[in-house]
Amino acid sequence: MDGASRQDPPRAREDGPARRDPEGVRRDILAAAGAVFAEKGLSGARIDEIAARTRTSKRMIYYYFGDKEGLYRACLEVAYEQVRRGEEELDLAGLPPETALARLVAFTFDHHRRHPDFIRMVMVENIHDARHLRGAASARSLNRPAIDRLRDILERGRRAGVFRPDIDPLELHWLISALAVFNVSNRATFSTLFGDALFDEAGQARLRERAVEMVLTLVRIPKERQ
Amino acid sequence: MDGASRQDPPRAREDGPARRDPEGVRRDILAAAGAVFAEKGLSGARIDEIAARTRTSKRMIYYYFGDKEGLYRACLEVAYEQVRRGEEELDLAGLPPETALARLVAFTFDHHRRHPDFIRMVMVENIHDARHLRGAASARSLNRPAIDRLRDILERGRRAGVFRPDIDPLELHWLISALAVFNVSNRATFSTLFGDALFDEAGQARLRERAVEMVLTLVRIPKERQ
Amino acid sequence: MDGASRQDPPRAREDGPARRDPEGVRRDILAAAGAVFAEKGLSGARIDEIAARTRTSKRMIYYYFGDKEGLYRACLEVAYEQVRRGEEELDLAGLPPETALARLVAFTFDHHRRHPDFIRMVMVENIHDARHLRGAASARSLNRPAIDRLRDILERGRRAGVFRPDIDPLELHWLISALAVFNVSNRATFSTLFGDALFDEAGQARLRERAVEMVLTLVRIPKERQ
Amino acid sequence: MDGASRQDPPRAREDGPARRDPEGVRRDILAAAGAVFAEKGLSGARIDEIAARTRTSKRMIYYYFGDKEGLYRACLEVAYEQVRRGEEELDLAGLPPETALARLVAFTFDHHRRHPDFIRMVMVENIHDARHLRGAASARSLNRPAIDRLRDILERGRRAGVFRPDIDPLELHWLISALAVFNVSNRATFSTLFGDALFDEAGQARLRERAVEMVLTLVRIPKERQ
DNA sequence: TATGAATGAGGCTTCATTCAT
DNA sequence: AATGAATGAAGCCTCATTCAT
Repeated sequence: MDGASRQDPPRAREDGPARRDPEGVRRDILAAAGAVFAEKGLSGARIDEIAARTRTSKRMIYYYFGDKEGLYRACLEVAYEQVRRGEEELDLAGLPPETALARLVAFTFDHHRRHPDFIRMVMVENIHDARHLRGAASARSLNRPAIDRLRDILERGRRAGVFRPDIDPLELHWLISALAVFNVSNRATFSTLFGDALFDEAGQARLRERAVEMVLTLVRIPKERQ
Repeated sequence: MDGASRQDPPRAREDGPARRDPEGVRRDILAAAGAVFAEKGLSGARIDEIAARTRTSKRMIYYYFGDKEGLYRACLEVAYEQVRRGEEELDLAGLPPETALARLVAFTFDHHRRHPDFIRMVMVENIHDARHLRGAASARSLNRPAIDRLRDILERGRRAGVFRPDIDPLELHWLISALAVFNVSNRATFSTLFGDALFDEAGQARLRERAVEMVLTLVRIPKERQ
Repeated sequence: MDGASRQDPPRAREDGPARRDPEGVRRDILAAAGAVFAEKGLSGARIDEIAARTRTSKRMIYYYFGDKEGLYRACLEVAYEQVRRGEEELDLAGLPPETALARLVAFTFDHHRRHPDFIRMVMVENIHDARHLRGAASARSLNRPAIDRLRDILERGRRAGVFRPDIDPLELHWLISALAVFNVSNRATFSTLFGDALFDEAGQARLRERAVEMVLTLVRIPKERQ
Repeated sequence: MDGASRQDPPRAREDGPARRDPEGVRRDILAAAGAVFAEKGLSGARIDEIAARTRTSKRMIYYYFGDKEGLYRACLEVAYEQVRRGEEELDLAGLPPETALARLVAFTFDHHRRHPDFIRMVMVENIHDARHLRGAASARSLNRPAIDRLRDILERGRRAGVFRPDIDPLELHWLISALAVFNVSNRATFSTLFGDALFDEAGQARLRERAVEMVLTLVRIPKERQ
């Protein structure tokens, strides 16, 4: 009756070490390391601390990832994968261009807010001049679709006669990213210097609307020219 | 009688330590440390490397700044001071509000581009949750004027009937900062993932114009409502 | 009935592990380990590197040899066996004593040149005060014949009235070994300090002739005393 | 009266750490490290063990020598310096060529016996293919005089009509070194395989005489040709 | 005001070896 | 006979910091 369970591969257990489950061990380490790298950066992170947050030992980190930088690279790739995969959830297929774009901007804004650790990893990586991202083969391919999605919306809007034809999807992505990323990456210094009025729920909702409004205004064909 | 000759006034020398010139030594250390902290972050920076880039010795760093974090805090304050002081150069007094705002946005964009090390320090500080900025008394007061300046422009524009009355100067500052900062802070990852088409002179000029255009469009009273 | 087909006889394969061929696996490991120990010494050798040069896995090394030192001991014995067995090729039986001795010296000189890894193993073992060789039962018995051969030549020469009677075969072996071994063991430092003029083919031929000449001159009854 | 002692630099004390005596600390470390490297080789030596044999701490080793290899290189140079400087004691100036050469060979033989650690360092260095010696600028210049001294003796002997003119001083050095070095470097394996009859005082005296005899016989103009 | 020497604590990594199947 | 996964112990080295003058 439970014949299937007899042949199951070893599975991670809630407590105690996940023995003989390489993939589980890998994931366990990546989760711990991702959190620490996001919190402390590459040089600030301590392998000992990462190991302590793990169900396995420090030794296993080296077994699976070679060295600290190898682990960092793996975390970076995982971070991009998770976030980009999360973006795939957004389905804009049937929507009219303006609605689609509005929804995309709002979603991006919220999505980044929900993944502050990803943003931190990106900041850390920028401090390192993207040296590690450069080698990550997957990263580039993972990010292309973001541009393609925008290009598609712009094209549909152009054909519908509602969007300007001179908007570069890459530029638009830069713009949307700037708003969505800065909101998270610089929250600490910004609120320290200027108070945190913009960062409660109401403030964030307002900023998100501003972002949507700005992007749409930029892209739309001005009324007076119609 | 010969007091002057016995104790020469501090003199800057081409090479060798600037003896008997405490303020010069301080500045020397701060310049070296600022560069290293911006390049490597707080935990990535090495006191030895900083000392090596100095005309004095490692021991002097501790003599003047107590410890690594003290030095970092001093660098952070210096960075904010320099950049904010640089912004004072911009004189918008006699300009009509729209021109003033356009010039402010363009200037901010360029100003941040010209000070990548400042942006890096800000990123580093954000990784540390602005823990050190919080203690810096000067930082808060240094940054207020940025908001005041915006408030003034918005007010003048409102009175002139060209600007919407519902724009919060803080929000606007957030917006302008997002564009100007992201452009520098995320350049490495962005160009790694999407190419560097946006980062040559032409690309940057385009982005700057987009930024100006967007901010003005947002702030202006829409034509159709006039 | 089909026992043979169910369990194939061991077959050497070009690539992949030599399955079901214990002796082949042993030899494979010994070859790899011998090379690494000769190159890096006992403590310098890495089990991982040895395993990597093997067609089997690291685990098998422990399976067959217990531990690193066990493997090293086995390599040491193999090295002595191979070299001493190589010396058996030399047939001096029918030769007059002087010719036999001359040929023996020249052969020994060349033989050691052709087996630098053996010399390295001997050096390594000397660094370890011959601790491992002491336990190797075979080693002692393997080396006796070298002395016996010399004793025989000396005896024949003495009876023929051409060799001095006061030459100890052990001393003579020491002498021949010194020249043949030093030539290989100290080549690196010697040529670094004094150039490598002695180590090209012509130089080596000269040294070999000198060695032969010296040994014969030493052993022969001086002309003036005849 | 003891005014001189007031200005003396800090001096090493028998017990307790030699504080504030950089040169003393350096020497202390070099002595300990030299012994350990000679005993265990480069990879076999443990920094911890070296530090334990020191009056200072492990940390100081890195302070003065950078890393393990830096320390090893320093030890290697010191070893060559000490041994070559010891050879300068030998004064052959006024002696007739044959006596000079005989004394040189005998001295070299004994000198090497008295410095087994130097020989071990040389063996260790040969295992490493003289990689570290190659960089040591001093080593080459330190060793030249050995050849010069031989050349001088040979020249004097030639002019006196007692030495053959076709002996290369470099070859002769090789020859003398082979005997003197092998006697020490391979003592462990040789005596393990063939007993230690050659290594007691009487045996060593005999070997030394053989060495002298051989070298002189080689170099001298044969009686029958005179 | 200045400094060369010194250092404890802790960081990253490697190593031979064993476990469990 | 064979193996992939796992590991404790220990190795080398770096770091911010202080000592003693």
